[in-house]
Amino acid sequence: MSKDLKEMEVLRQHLAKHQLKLTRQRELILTAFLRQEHVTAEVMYHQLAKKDPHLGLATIYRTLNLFCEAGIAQARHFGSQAQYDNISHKGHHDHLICTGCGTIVEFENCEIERLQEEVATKNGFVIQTHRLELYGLCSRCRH
Amino acid sequence: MSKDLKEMEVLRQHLAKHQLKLTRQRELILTAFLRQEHVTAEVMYHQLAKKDPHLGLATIYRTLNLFCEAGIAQARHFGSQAQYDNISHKGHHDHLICTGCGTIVEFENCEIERLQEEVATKNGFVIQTHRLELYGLCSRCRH
DNA sequence: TATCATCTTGAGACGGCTTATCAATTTCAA
DNA sequence: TTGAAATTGATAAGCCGTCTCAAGATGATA
Ligand SMILES: [Mn+2]
Ligand SMILES: [Mn+2]
Ligand SMILES: [Zn+2]
Ligand SMILES: [Zn+2]
Repeated sequence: MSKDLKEMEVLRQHLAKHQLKLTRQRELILTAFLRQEHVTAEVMYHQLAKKDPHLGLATIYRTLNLFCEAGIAQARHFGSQAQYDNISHKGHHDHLICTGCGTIVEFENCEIERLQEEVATKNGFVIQTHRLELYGLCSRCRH
Repeated sequence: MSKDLKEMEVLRQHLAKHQLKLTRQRELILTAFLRQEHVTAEVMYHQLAKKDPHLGLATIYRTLNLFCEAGIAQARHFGSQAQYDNISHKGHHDHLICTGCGTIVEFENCEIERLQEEVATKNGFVIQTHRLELYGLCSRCRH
């Protein structure tokens, strides 16, 4: 998969720039991470237990945070657990969350993004990041 | 202050409807809460320690959550601690947060709100609440 | 106004999530 | 190959918010 190789290269560059090392665990976690849209550290922990039963939860957290710094992942705090989004494949996006069943729908809306910039400019701000989450009931849960 | 009285009335109605009681603590916390745009439970705890050194932190949390149910406050989760916004005076609003100095600017943008509804409808959702936070640098912090 | 079922409070225990600690291990530049 | 530096895994610690429960307050009722 050439995409995985691309991300691996991004990681490699980030590691080199910060005197960090490429470890077996980091490779393993990256590969698994790139297969999903968004995960929690806990979920990855259980997924990866099959491939490496000794991989520690702390390492998962550390590595996902590293991915955020490298620009491969983006952390969000839904409810109680942090969700790590794969932004390298899909780019920036926001979320609709069903409060009934927990379903998460990703969306992108350029017009909203543009208006956000407008609001920021009007207030003298330059936006670095933003978070937009819409909570509600999906069609199935409205019955 | 007629405004405080108005909110007190909203609270009174909510309490009546749910078989809850109006206590000295709830009055005290409401009065203090209405003087600010947004606070954390911990901050209120310290502010109110002067007026009532025995007021418990759990009571502050319980009461702020009660205000949310009554429609007087709105909770958000900035960073690690929950912020409780006074929405009774200002109505619904979103936030611009300076990552440099921590300044919070409140704003309202009907067009964005409308587009949010549009996105939700397109995906079969009915929105209950939403959260929009723009993080960036204010003009002062850009130097 | 007195009664008393019900609600509320305060103090601290508890729990979930994430980070810190640290000795043992691994990486990688030299 | 060597060794300084980074990383790991196990687990302790920390933080925030809720839960627990006995003591106290409230307010509908008589
Ligand atoms: Mn967005
Ligand atoms: Mn809004
Ligand atoms: Zn649903
Ligand atoms: Zn600033």
